[in-house]
Amino acid sequence: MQNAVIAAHFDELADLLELQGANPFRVRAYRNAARTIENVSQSIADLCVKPDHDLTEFAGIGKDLAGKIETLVQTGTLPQLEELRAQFPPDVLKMFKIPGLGPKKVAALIDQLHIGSLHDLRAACEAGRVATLKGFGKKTEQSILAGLEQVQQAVQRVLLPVAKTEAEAIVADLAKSREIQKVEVAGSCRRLKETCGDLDLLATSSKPEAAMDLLAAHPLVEKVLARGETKQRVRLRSGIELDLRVVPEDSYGAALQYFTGSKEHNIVIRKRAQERGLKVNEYGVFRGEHFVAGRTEEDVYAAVDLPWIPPELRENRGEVELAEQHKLPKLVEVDDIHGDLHMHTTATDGTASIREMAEAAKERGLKYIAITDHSKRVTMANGLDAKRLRAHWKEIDKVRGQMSGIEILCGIECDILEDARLDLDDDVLSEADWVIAVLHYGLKQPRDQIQKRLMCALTNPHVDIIGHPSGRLIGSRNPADIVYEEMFRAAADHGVMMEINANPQRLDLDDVHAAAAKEHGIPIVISTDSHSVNGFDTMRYGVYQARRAGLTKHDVANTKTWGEFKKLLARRKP
DNA sequence: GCCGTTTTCGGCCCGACTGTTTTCAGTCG
Repeated sequence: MQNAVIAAHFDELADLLELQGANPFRVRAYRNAARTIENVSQSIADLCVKPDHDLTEFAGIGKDLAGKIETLVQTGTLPQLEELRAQFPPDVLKMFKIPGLGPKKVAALIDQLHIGSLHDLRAACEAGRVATLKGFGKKTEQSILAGLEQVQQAVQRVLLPVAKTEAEAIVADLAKSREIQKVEVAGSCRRLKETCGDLDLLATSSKPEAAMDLLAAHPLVEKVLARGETKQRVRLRSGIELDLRVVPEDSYGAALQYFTGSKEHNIVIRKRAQERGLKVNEYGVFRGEHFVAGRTEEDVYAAVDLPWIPPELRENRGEVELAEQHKLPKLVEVDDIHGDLHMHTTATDGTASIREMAEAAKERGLKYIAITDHSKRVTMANGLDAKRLRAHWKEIDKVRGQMSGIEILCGIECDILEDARLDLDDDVLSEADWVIAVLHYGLKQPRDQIQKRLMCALTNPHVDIIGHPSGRLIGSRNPADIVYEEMFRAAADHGVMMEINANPQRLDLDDVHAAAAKEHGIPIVISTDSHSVNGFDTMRYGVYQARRAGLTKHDVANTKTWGEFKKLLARRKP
């Protein structure tokens, strides 16, 4: 059972307990535990099998929750959750998805109107029965109807590039206005999270009204959903929702810190403030009524005795402790990258020739690249067999001889077949400068078989790196069931590197697992997996993911100069 | 339900906005 599945069980438990009117702090304990479990890189289920394991070592997991996790892992279910589910109609969790409906209102709908499904809910609203309930009214009824529509066509979380592009376009336009002094993206988009649920903008203005009018009239905005004196929520034409907060100049840093989140990080910061007799909110840091800090984020962190923490790290995964000890990593930057070691050409499913790719890479300042077309298993992409691959490498050699200022490696993206063999024989692989081994097919195989396949690649002396290890496509394809601990241990033992694939749909390894790979001392390579010359521009998304994992320049192998990288390779390929 | 350099009981982050209310509960981020 994967950690995300365990976490989902606790989140559902929390929802249902809330509906039941349970102690809100007890509910919170379940949600905290869910977040903790999600952020652990090792498999909790695997941990449970070990003889001396102690789940209560994790923050927010005590004796009771540890027991529940054990039960869940061993039996696949939780009696407490089963009982709660039986008490409520099956559609109950869907009702929470409707904006404006929380546990209290949903409970009222179930208890007083016997609503059992979204269909019932619609009918009750249309019949005007919902408006008659205490605490409900005509407006609530209308907003539920609107919410029902929205749930049907709900926009899922959007990929970072989409969110970032829209947010930055709006910021650029707002920044032109005289009424607005500062404006910036906050929220998960500023933390460079791989997906964003909504967008948060923060601005300072002497005329908040005017700032909000500007946003409301922006061509990307479809509708104003809510508006107060300092806060406006709008829906963009793309379906993404965006919040704008307008704050006074003196509060800008505090507001930026607050609205950048994450929620979990902010809770830790506020607790820290409390311990120091301070209160932190979006307007500043206060001692009693007295304003202590808030103009810049640095001031806010300094007020709680911390150095400034990069937004990418603000997830309450240990960054506060690192900051406290002045051990925050100096995060890798896009400009640190000197090579790109995963790309395709017209030999398989790319759209540019070897030369075109090499020239485009050189234009972007790269000093070395690896051409890594597909192996034969990927028939759809016209994958290469041994004969074609050797001919392809000859072509690469030719271009290499004609170009200066960039080194070109003869590589291959070799499939790890479903039966745990590599798609090309050792004698071919031994001739390559750079071998990426990847899972493309059979991602749904049971974990033992997945593990067997990975081990086959990791123990092969010619394999340099595992590419997009989990095989996931964000929002559309689930990751393979990998035992990361075992994979990393084997990679470290055999000197195999790990890829962060920079394709925004992949970002694989993800942040949590890339951090774990770093712990094992495994060199990480950030690669674009370009299929065209424009593909190189996605490198930054891979770097963002690496930053979220806390990786420095020294953790990322393709920040090395060609000379240094060559030495690293020579150690494996004498 | 968790947690502890004031601790094993009594806390647990904080404020804006909406709609339904006449002073506030519920929801949301």
